[in-house]
Amino acid sequence: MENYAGTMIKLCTWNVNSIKARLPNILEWVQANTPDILLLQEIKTINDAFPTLEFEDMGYNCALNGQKTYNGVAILSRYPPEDIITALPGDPEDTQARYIEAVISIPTPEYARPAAYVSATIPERMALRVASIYVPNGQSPDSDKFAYKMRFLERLAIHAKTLLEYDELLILGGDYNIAPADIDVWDAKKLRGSTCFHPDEQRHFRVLEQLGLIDIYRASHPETQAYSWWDYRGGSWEHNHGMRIDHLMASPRTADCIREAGMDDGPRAKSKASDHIPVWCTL
DNA sequence: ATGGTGGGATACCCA
Repeated sequence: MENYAGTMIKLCTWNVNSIKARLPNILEWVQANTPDILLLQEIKTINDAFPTLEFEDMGYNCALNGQKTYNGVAILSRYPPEDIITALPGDPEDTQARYIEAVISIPTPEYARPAAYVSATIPERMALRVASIYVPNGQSPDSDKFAYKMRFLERLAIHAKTLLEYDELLILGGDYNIAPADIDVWDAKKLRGSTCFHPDEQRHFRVLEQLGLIDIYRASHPETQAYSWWDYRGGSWEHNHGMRIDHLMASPRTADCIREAGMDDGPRAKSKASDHIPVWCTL
């Protein structure tokens, strides 16, 4: 890091559980941490009621896929997002606002630069495709909502396979509502088979990994037991009864560009906190 | 023990 001279990109995903209830907390965190790209989930508002001006004042462009009451996702970016897509392909009947995707032209990350002996020119900028994804929670494994979650994850894998073929950097970030492995939950024995820690969900997560997507936090911290979400109920935060269910999934070439990755649990301790925390990486 | 807390909405809702 100390030898790095070029431009660094900081990217973050955060399920904020209502942009209106969380605005002061979010603005404070954004000012202190200055992410270049911020993927938000559960904004729980229509686009017209999103605090676009507040974020524009801080230098962000806002790409929104909002909805009344539930769901709602956004991409905030210092570099303009282009080619915005607001539906995950595969089900025209799905009206829930859980997906937004955009292409962002960023200064070429240091580690993405071709070596001089294979390329005479180094591109100044590269295309980074990002998605902000709110995977359905699934309620309980025997519910219709769980079946919807399974179908959503299948559609996500099919779409990811297409995106991985493009000549772009790629990060699919969001609230996946899946803890991938035992290390990602506070009590694996107790939770096994329950929502967000069910083998059928984990199988879908493995499919994404088999397609080539890399769980950036886990790749950077192979042994660390850390969480991105704590239930509001039962003093989960106080007892550290959490789960790691928010992820930044990167293409292999993008993962090669990662400098650092982390999860910031500072915002969870504040009053009026979201139940999720920011998950970030730098390129 | 089948709760609990917090959001947005007024739905026995969703997480």
